[in-house]
Amino acid sequence: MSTVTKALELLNYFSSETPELGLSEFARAAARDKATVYRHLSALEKSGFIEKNPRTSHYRLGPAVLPLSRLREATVPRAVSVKQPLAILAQTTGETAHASLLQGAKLVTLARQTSQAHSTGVVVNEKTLTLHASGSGLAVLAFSGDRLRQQSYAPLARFTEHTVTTPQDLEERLTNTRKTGFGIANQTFETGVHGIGAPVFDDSGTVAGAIAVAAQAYRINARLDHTIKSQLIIAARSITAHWGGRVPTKLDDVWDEHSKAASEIGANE
Amino acid sequence: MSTVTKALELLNYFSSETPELGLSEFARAAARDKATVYRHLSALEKSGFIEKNPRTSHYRLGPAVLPLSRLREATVPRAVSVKQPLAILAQTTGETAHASLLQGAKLVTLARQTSQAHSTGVVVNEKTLTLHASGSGLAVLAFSGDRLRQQSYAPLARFTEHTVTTPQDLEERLTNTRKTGFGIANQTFETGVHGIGAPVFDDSGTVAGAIAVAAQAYRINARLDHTIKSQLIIAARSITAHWGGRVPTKLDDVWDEHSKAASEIGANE
DNA sequence: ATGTATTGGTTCAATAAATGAACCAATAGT
DNA sequence: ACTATTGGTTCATTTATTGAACCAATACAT
Repeated sequence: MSTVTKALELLNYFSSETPELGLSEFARAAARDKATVYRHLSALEKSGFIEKNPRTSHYRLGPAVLPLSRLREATVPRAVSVKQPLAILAQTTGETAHASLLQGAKLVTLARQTSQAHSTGVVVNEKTLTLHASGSGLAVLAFSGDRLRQQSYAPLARFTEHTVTTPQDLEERLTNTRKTGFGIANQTFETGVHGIGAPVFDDSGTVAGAIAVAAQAYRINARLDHTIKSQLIIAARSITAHWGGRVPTKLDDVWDEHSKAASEIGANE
Repeated sequence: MSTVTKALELLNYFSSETPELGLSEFARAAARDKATVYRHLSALEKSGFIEKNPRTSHYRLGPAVLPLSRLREATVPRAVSVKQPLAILAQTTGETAHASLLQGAKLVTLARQTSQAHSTGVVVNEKTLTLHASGSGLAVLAFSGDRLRQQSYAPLARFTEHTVTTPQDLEERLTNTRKTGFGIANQTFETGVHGIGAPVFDDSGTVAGAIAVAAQAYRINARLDHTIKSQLIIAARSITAHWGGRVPTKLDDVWDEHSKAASEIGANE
């Protein structure tokens, strides 16, 4: 591993739960020598990626990331083209909509939209989503290469009694995801929360992220399930188009099937 | 210079004008060996800070900066607390308001707010502001330490016939800035554009950035000048407070003087 | 109060990683 | 058909990185 990679890896230890870390904490978390970590942190600080809290002399993220983020969005708009579809998604389903970006083997939050429809909404926190226990994660895994899938096998952490923890089970869910076109996480990450995710593609020709709707499990019924899925298809297609990607033909067909089924239901009513 | 710093420095070669760069371009720009640059770029790519455009195989900023930026704002809110004061600034003055962040020896754009009042607004582009030729830059320089000031002496680039290009001239302007509490850039960066800037402080006890109003030079008169300065004081004080900083006592007094003078003018009308 | 553990930060010889000239193969330009 | 430039790779040489031991300063017990 290069020095640069090791240094940049330190940034991953920041989270909304622990936005600041001391030198020793870093050294322990990264399991590296204190002197090494110190030099890395100093280098990152010099470049403005981190800064020291003047009161505690602990380290926190620095201002340099802000202009980079602006420039990234100017170069490759992602957040901006997600905003509207996400708002519509939240509004039409009355639930919480969420968009995430695949980054290495992690799924990070890009945007989020809560609905006003229910007083007891689902709160998606800022943490990275797990690949095996979230609707978005399943959607991404199902349509990504073998490399990512094998990486995610390693530690299938259990969160609830419904969490998938064996590679066999996971593989089964992924097969199902490919068949239905949606990643279903029925209380697999948090009890009482039902998530449905759909993959989004970009110009690299691979999965770039996912969008999902998280609802209180007890609210899910055939009708809401259909609404969510229909709206997810619309949103996923729109975002994929804006990101310069193409929905794989097979998935496209699967989603078309769903739309047909939906219209039949509509006819029956 | 550490390897990490050298690698991260490469990110500075991205701009809204050149959002993508090839390997050779990078090597030339950074005046370093191609192999070295390649390894640095690869390391940055591995961490998601840059990615390759799949079509051109050129490099561009990667998705990793987005979650970092979100987390930075969650940890140390800057953009969010600037938004409202900037909107008010743009609205009350009818001109373009701009907030920037001091980063090393650079002044980077944090936010911007154009006004609808005039059809011919001033467009502030995304480039970093120069310290010696912008209102924000003068405001920052005047209230920052000697180290920064000496760094900025080196190349006083000329942009217009009014640009300050000698250290003596610059020092004079800075003295004036300290006396009035505002950095004035009357067509020193772009002909026809008059900029007035005020410094903003944070919890480190030093200048953290600046806000400025840029107007078409011909529109500037005593009245507008007063309006802009009065509103800048309000905005700068508010933002400084939100950023956990304190306006230096001397500057505070100078700004108070201006407010008194303003109320006298009001009394005369 | 006094001793102890932990903190952020530094030093320096040993070592592992970064470096760059030369070298590809592939495309673009003439 | 030739030349120049591109992105990328190799490997001996060099140079920066590493980590155990070491500070001084603060925090925490007894």
